[in-house]
Amino acid sequence: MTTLKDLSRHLGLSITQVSRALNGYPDVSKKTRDRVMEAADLLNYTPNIAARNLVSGRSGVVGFISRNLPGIAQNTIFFETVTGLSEAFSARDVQFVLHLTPETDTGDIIPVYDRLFRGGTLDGFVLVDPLPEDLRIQHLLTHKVPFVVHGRGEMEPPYPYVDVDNRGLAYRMASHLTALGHRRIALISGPEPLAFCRFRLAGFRSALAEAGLEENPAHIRHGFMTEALGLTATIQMFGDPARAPTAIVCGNTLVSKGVYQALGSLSLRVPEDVSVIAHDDAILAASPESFAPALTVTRSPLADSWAPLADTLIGAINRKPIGTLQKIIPFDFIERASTAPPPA
Amino acid sequence: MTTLKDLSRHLGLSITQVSRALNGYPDVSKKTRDRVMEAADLLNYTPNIAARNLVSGRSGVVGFISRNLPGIAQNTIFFETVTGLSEAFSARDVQFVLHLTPETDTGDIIPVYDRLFRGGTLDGFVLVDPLPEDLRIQHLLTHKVPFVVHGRGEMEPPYPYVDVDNRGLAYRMASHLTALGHRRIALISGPEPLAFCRFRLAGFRSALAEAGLEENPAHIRHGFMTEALGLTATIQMFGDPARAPTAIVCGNTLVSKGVYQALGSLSLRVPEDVSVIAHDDAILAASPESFAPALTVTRSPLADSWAPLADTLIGAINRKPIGTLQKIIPFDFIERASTAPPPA
DNA sequence: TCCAGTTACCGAAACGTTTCGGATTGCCTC
DNA sequence: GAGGCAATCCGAAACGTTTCGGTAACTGGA
Repeated sequence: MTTLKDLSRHLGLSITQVSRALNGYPDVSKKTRDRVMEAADLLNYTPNIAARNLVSGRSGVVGFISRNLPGIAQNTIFFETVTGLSEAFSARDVQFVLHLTPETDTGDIIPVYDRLFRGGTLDGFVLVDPLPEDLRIQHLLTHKVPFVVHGRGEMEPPYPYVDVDNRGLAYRMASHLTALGHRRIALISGPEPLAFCRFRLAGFRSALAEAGLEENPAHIRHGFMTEALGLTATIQMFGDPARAPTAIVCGNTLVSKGVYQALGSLSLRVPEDVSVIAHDDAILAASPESFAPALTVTRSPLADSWAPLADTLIGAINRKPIGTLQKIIPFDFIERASTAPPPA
Repeated sequence: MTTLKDLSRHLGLSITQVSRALNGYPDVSKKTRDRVMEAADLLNYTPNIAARNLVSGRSGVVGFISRNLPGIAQNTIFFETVTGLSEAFSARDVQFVLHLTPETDTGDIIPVYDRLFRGGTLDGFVLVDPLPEDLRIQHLLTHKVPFVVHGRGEMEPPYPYVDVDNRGLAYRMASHLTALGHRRIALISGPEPLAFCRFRLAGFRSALAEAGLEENPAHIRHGFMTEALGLTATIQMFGDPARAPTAIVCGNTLVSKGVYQALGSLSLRVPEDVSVIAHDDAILAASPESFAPALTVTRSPLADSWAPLADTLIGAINRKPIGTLQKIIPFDFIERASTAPPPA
């Protein structure tokens, strides 16, 4: 391994000047800089990361901590997140480590963050699926450990995050339906305690309120956003046809796939009898164009989050002001064939 | 952060002695050691990893490099590998980074290994899916970069590996069938160029040869081991019933699922008309007990590889002799209801 | 001629650990 | 009481980088 010392000897310069030349400081002449660059190339110089880390107090490694739950390898969104972040950090010359604790380890997960941050093993963390009152977040915040959250635990959180406008997209979907004249609109969303579901519910409600509509609790369903949820929720809502919704807002396209199935089995047509609309995060196998009729959606690819998440965490590690570390990913509204005015 | 210097001041000892006490060297008295431990605990001491890395010349980080191919997040085996290795290395206090280069990056992947090893970013690598003549392996070998391979490119490779006995398990499956009296035995295996397929083919062949059987090229099929492969290969083999096999060896349980489907549609019974046997790596959704009739298998869970892989790579990094760095995972033979003597 | 300002450079300290080589003490043996 | 040995301990160097606080040479203006 060639070191700065080797280079400086070879060039007849001080170590200081070689270092400064390589790092682009202004007080080194063009001629010297060129000579240094050339020699570095010739001698195949690569800076020693450990030495750099020692003086900078950083490790250049960030982490994603999770418990290794059974079936984790089947969780597409989790894996999509891991691969997306891996690529984003790799491109930024930051090492991204996936730290999985055994599923049998029932202990608290917070000490894991501590252990890995202390001693400088890891510089910061990416968190996902925040809860409204998240202990991990509170702990990291009070200990001034850099982190970024995918999503938000509250509307205006005091920490770095990258999130989609969940409130806005739910509002957009619901108000599209109210504008078409629907007055009985259902919502099939994700697990109730998760913060993003609360935001979506709030957006949904405000669209209803603006249209002067009453909210029907039987038309609001929460659960894991699978095909099965869409199917069973729909069947149940249409148990009493007189009170059934004329439009359904779905948390993702997988849910709407179940909804289509249920409506098909009830001999109800989309959109003549029931309008269906969903949010499309462009992750799941169920692509909205493949639906018949094609699905009207708000669209915001999850994959758009990885690069901002990496940039934000790097910013947090460099103690950039919080104002620059909060980002909302925009969404599109794409009207296709699954929404229409309600039946007369 | 408390450092060794803080501790030594606090205890009235030299830095040397504190370090040696903490690291369990013999030339420190029991009394001193206890005092040091206690103080370390009290002052919440954590060794600075960067400093340790600088003197040891190691980074404590290992890597897994792959291209971010489209659909990678749907590749269950890949993800199972990543999560398995993450947990295994986490448990050993080694950071495991998944380094994904963009799919658009068409360049050679070998420089990525170089870049990450040089300068000490990464200490070593895990490789999977070796080819018989693998350029990555040859390159790492000549540059003395520590690595471990999941699988083998050749029968007795000069590098560290963890592998299942592919030759042996194929031999076991085929000889089970010859012992039952089968004389027309088919093999539906994985992609031809991959080394493990060649080993399996060799094992299959030697069982046939021992039984004095001729090999029928039409009864040997290679391809991606999916349900579809099993289905189409079976349908084709039974195109001419007179020359059709009486038993089928499947590369994994997913393939045998396709085989069952094909046989069902041809109104052939398992095992009365055709015996089916497979290798079960305990990864895929298709569990052999769920088959009707239950599937006879050789079994060797992929998940048994993660811990040995981690140990082997750590051994390679510590320059342990090669003899201790080559491990073959055993397999079980489990006879269930899908194999029987051929029809009379 | 002197001074101020700019440009280009350098020595030495610092980061926190490990480890080499040696020093000190006490005890036992002859 | 000299010599040897084991048990404890320590100073200082080393790992390779960044960076602070300079210095020296040159320029242009008064």
